[in-house]
Amino acid sequence: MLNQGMFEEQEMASQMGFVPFPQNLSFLPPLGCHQSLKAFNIPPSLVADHHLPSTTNLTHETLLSSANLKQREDQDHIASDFGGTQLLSLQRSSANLWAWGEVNECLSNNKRIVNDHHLGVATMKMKKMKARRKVREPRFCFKTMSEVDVLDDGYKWRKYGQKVVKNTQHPRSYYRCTQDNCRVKKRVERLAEDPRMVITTYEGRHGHSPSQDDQEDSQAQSQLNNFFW
DNA sequence: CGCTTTTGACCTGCGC
DNA sequence: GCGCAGGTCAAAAGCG
Repeated sequence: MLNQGMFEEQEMASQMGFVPFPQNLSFLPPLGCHQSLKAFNIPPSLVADHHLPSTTNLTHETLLSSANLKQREDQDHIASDFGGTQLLSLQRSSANLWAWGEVNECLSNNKRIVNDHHLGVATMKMKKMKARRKVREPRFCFKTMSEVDVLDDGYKWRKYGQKVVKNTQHPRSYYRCTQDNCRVKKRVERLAEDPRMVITTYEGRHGHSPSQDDQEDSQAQSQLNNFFW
């Protein structure tokens, strides 16, 4: 049962564009990413297009989602607790409104009205940031606890860069989908505060199926998903 | 030999 | 305009 304080916090979070993430994560099946997104009515296209990695061998701690995460600063903010409640974030970003539109449409379908008059602290903070001139591809970010940096998501990736990010011990790796004419990129880094956590950010949409080699795994994954969904 | 990874240089955006 | 930080490029090295 929610007490009055928690209710108000969650209501405010909702107005800010957040969807409360359950405190008790034990309900999450092994394939936590997919089921959690489904539970919170994230557009299926966002899930399917990015073909989220199997978390079968991972301890799934928290899940983050955003249509467009601009900087680690944003991610850190989103990763933070809100009134003790882990949040699944659907924050608005001025840098890519059409991406937000897709998410917002989903929310409105659930009678969640995200109103500019009800912008919370996080959004106000983001309003301070100048909109980037360059329109970015839609982004999708999530966090998993894993010993391996690169999670198997069914697609084939080629590493094209690595960068040491300020105030972090672990470098950030940049990957591109190896498929011709596919411009999807992936960023992988470890959380500075908790190196056990891996933050994976996808940018763009795959216009093709996962690589042939992983088809069987994907099918097995799909069957499991159907079981839970 | 072809593909992938590494890594320093370069480019770009942003704040001051 | 300058400096900083993030993102990308591309040559060289590594690997199967």
